[in-house]
Amino acid sequence: MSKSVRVRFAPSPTGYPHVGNIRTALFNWLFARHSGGTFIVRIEDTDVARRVEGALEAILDGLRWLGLDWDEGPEVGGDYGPYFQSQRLELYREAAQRLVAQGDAYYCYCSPQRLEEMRKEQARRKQPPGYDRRCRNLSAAERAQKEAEGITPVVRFKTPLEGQTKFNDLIWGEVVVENSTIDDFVLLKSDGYPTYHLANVVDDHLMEISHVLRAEEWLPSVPRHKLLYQALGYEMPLLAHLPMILGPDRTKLSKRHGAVSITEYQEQGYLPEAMVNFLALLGWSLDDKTEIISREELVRNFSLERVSKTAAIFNSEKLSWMNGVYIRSLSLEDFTQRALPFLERGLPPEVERPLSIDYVRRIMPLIQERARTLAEVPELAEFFFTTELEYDASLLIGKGMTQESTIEALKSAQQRLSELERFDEEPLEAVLRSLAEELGLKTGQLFGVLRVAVTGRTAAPPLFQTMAVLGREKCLSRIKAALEKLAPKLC
RNA sequence: GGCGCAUUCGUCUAGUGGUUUAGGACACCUCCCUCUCAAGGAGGAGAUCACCGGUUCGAAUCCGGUAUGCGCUACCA
Repeated sequence: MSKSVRVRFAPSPTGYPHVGNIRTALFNWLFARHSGGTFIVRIEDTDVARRVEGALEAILDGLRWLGLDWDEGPEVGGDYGPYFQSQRLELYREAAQRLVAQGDAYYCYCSPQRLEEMRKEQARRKQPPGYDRRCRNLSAAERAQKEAEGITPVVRFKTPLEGQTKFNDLIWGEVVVENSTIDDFVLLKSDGYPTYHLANVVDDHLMEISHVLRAEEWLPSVPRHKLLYQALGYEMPLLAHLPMILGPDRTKLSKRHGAVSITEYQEQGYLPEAMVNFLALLGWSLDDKTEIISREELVRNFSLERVSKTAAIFNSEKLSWMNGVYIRSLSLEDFTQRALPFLERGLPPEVERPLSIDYVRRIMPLIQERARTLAEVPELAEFFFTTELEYDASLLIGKGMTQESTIEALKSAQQRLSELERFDEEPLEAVLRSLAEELGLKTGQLFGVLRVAVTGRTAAPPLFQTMAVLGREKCLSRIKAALEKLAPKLC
């Protein structure tokens, strides 16, 4: 009978929610939900100096936005709390003291300055960096002397000098490391906070974590953890290291590559469901063809066996395509509701607020199939809202047309449109098609002229639908404005 | 420098000894649809599976070496 699955996402509030970290959270969440296990969020706030204000909220908001709900952790509590490492200091201290008492760890009094000089020296002599173990075998008298000097020590792990440490990773297989390449790493800092290594091992044990799913960059530190588990007499959880996410230049994805925080994607109008789909496919695949896959299918099919080992480059063009697919699949009302805040925020300030929801509802069908992100919606729809259109008059003159023929076309269109009974799509199309024929113009020529006059651009939603939404009054005044733009050129 | 890991179209990937003239997707190109754009449809181009050697009747798939890349090497996570 296998233990129940308990996995954790353990972010450090030292920065904003990086998509790489969020992908790790997603995989943990998917794994938990797939196996009916427990998804835990634990805050690793042991680095007091690097703590960033607001980072914690941003991380939790990111998880919530993507729908990655946690069963234990901040705000929800749980039986294994507290879930902030800063509130578990006593636990780490006890563990560290026990290790010292057992002879598996020792106090180190070396100053940061000395350590830095030591590292410089090692670098100069091209030797592998690492603590030189000066304090490993201090006598009781020597220790008393240092204490008397008022030095607060750190606790270091007494790494075995010989032998090797082996472990098995669910994704990478067996890895073997010589103990001689591992130095005596710090367990407890002089400020009383634990390092990641200690806190992580103690908490994963106490919280009964069954599987550790985390980024590949942790792979090299597993031997230390294994040694710690052994010294503490704990059973080590199963391990699965996830491939990294890289920028287009193949280095660790960072600020230089553009948006890296999940909150930025939210602001840029990506849909959470698209984001989940895209992130899931970064390092995992269902088969040889599935691209669009729902959250439910993801949960149903997720497995560690299908996680790849190779680092993936974040392809934002593909994300953008995928987001477009999701946008188009939304119901019109859903799309409208999601686009509304972006419109309120993104439309020019002179547009009257609040926006008329009825008017917006009529516009959105024309926008939905053209937007790749919600943030594009205001730009695509702007001409529906503004009173003045700004464009170059030369755009009005279509292919194979002259100023004169353009003016003639505009004038006769003006005439017909004002006489039209119903200003709807079908009658508009009928009247304008026959007008083109009368004028001896190709439909494309006439429609092109009108498109620019009415929208101010050469690329826009279908003309008749657009005109119908704009209404007769606006269309006529815009045609008039177009004529005025062209008229001075005649003189 | 040391240690570890990886290497299939530009990118994400499928592929776990023969069904592969290596499949799909994004991006790109052509054509169709069409009032422009978008979407959609049909095609195309694009990978000597990093390289070298070995095992085998047969290797992208197994083994060894080389190269390249990435990660780690903190009183950071």
